[in-house]
Amino acid sequence: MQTPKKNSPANTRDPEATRQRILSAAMDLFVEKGYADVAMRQIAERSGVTKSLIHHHFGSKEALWKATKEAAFELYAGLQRQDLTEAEQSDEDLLRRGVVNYFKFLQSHPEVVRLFAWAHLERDTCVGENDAGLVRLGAERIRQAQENGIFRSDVNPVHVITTFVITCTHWFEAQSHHSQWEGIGSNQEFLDDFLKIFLDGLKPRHAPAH
Amino acid sequence: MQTPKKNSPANTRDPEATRQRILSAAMDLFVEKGYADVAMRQIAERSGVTKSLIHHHFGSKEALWKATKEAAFELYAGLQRQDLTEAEQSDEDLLRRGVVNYFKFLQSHPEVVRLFAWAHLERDTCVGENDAGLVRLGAERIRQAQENGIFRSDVNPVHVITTFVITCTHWFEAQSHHSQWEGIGSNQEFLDDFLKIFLDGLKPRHAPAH
DNA sequence: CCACTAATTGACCGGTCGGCCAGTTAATTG
DNA sequence: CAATTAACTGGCCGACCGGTCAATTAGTGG
Repeated sequence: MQTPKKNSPANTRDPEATRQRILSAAMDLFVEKGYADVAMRQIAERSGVTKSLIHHHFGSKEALWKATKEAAFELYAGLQRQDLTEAEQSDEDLLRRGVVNYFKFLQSHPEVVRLFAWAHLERDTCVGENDAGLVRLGAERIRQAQENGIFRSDVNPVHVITTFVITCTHWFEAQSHHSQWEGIGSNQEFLDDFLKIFLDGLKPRHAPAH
Repeated sequence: MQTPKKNSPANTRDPEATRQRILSAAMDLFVEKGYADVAMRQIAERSGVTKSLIHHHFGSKEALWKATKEAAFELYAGLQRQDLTEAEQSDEDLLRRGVVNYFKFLQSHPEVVRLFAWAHLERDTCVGENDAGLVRLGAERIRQAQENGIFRSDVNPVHVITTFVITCTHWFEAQSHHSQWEGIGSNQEFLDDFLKIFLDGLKPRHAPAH
């Protein structure tokens, strides 16, 4: 049997696989400690190549950092775009499913959450630029649903998107923070409660019953 | 007239003022670049003292970082606790005012937002521990309002707090991100829309009409 | 005025940083 | 089987890191 390269020093050369191993190690470390606190030497060690080789493939630490962020965004955008385009129109259940999907995605990709958080703090703008398109898509969906009387019309559709995106993102981003709060529930329990408030809050306002 | 010490090298010694100047410079730099990317030399330069003096007053970089976080939390907790305790009972308007106050506080203290964000990414737990008490206070308020039939009772009070805290915090934390989204509104506009959804979503569910 | 303490300084340390460069080694190609 | 190209290595560089230390200076109490 032929051993598919593991962490052996690559008896045969495979530059693409090497690039990938470097990228993967960089992801792990950047996600964990942020850009400034990671040394090229650590990335080299973890990926099993020399520091020089990283420079050969990526040029500089900063370029590697950028490549890492772009890889993460591709993973993120791929799934999101799929979710957003596969269904035709928007109703309440579709929005619910959208939120749940978004939440579950973040839950199963904590590395993306953390990487983006580091990027935000560095005032990185490329992530925001990149998903501006996704947001426009989602906002258009909401607007349609508003026109059809499914959601209240007195709120900015972009703010609807923003509200749930922010909530899901920050829930995971600062989990170390509020997991210490007495009485707080599990991921699922929080999601359920948020959905109750969010979706009911979006219902069209009946003419005041009084 | 006697000049109150400015950035002159302190013709007269005032250890407390020195401590404060160091802390202030550290705050500026840590807020901007995070812990790892700030050098003691930079803090020394900005505060107009020598690096050794910082060690004399704070011991180590890590200790200075911790002192900085604690100073920020004191500022945060002071105002929050005041807000939470001054009113006796909770009704819808009180919650609205609570959210607005929280939002405005973060808006006018971006340094606190960023410092806490760095702390979260480092998996710092002391911030979360510290405000667990504040959350308990707020959750108790919500619970009372639920008992009085002002808010729906089928959601965890802690999750209500969490939802708006998360939303306000992340709104400012990732502003560089979603400020690039087409059609997004100002701070005030977003806050208004969020409050509409949030407060209406918290209204007790009428027995389904027909 | 003289010890005494504490604030403050500048020089210095070993270690690590990102990056570079001169090589060696493995595939490719003609 | 050369010749060429690109992957890959090890060693080295100057810069900078956090921290230490001995010396100096300014207030303080006897």
